[in-house]
Amino acid sequence: MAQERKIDKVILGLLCHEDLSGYDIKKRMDGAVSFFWKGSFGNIYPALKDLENSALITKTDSSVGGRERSVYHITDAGRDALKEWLCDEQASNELRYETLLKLFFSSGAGREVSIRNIELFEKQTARDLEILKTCCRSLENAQDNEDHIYYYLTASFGVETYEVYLRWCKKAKKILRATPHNSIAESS
Amino acid sequence: MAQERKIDKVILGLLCHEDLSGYDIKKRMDGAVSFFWKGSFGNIYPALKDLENSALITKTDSSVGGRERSVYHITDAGRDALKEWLCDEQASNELRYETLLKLFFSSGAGREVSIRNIELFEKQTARDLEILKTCCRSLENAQDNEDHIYYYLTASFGVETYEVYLRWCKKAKKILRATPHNSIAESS
DNA sequence: GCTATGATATATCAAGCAGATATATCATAA
DNA sequence: TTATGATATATCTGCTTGATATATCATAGC
Repeated sequence: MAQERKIDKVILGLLCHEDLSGYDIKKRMDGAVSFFWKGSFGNIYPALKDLENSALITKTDSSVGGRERSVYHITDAGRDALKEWLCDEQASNELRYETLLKLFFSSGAGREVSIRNIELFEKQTARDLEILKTCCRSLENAQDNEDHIYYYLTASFGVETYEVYLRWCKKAKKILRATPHNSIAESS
Repeated sequence: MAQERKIDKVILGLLCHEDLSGYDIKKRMDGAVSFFWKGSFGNIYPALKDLENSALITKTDSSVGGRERSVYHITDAGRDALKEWLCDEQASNELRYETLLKLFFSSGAGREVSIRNIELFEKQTARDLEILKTCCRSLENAQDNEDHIYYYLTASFGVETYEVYLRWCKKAKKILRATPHNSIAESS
């Protein structure tokens, strides 16, 4: 069966507020949305084509000079499709953390390697946390706008989970350093 | 370019401790690993074929009667490949939370819908948390085994993040209920 | 002893998706 | 004037999921 394509909903959701080109959509997705859902040109452009064929969006040429540019606009049917998805109680929530995958199998490589991997994860998390915190602060004081409440809630989800990640990193490193245990890897 | 296939590492990691069939591997992946990395037959079986061709694993027929069964065993080259991956500092950590995606675009559907979606997420999280907690408790008192320390660390990552998820759910529902704001959706 | 059910076991396909790559235009800064 | 980087659209390969197909075996109930 045809799988539900999430990129369609992201596009409809973004177009709900403003008309955008495929490139604009990519930029938006690289922003605040990216920490819980990523997208690429490889699925954005085909999705735009399909959504246009299904009349959920319309395409307008807004080329300037020799520079091509297509801007997309959501239709009433598109808004309905978005709402239907929002009301659908199914939701797939999935973590794909290679750092944890590595840690799970780390007895073959030893503690120094694990600690190094946790430190790298810690650094990346700390960087991302700062971005999300800035985002969160700017939304906190603008909750008269209905949209901003939702943006704030997703951003605060990120802030709170990332803070826990950092606490876990500290604890994990402490445990790994506590009882030095020689592994096959560390002796090679 | 050939992408790094994560399923290969999962298989090598699991085979590091015991010989397994494709079906066994799926079962293991549905267990404790599944909360941070999922797998399916659709990629496990092709990966087993490729890993065998690359001599990272060997296949042994262990059919009983008319019932086919192939058991795989890791080779020294396979252990090296696993270790190489463990030592590689690159790691892609990705969240794909449809619940957050919906929440981000929820102004079009209204607060009741958002609260319902959060409640569903909350229930699923609470269920998963119980499983992880049980897993964590049994590992806590068995840290003389080197492997168990890594299993414990990944499980405790899950417990701690899921607990934060639940706290966030409570907060989010409270905010959404605090300032009742009529949306286009609630009036339809 | 028979039968239904569910677990075991292997495999394939369509569709979704990421990452890399290609091509071309335009603004700008050196 | 020229190089760089942002804008813009598009395609391809390979990885991944979810569904589906097929067949065997253990067991539990009748």
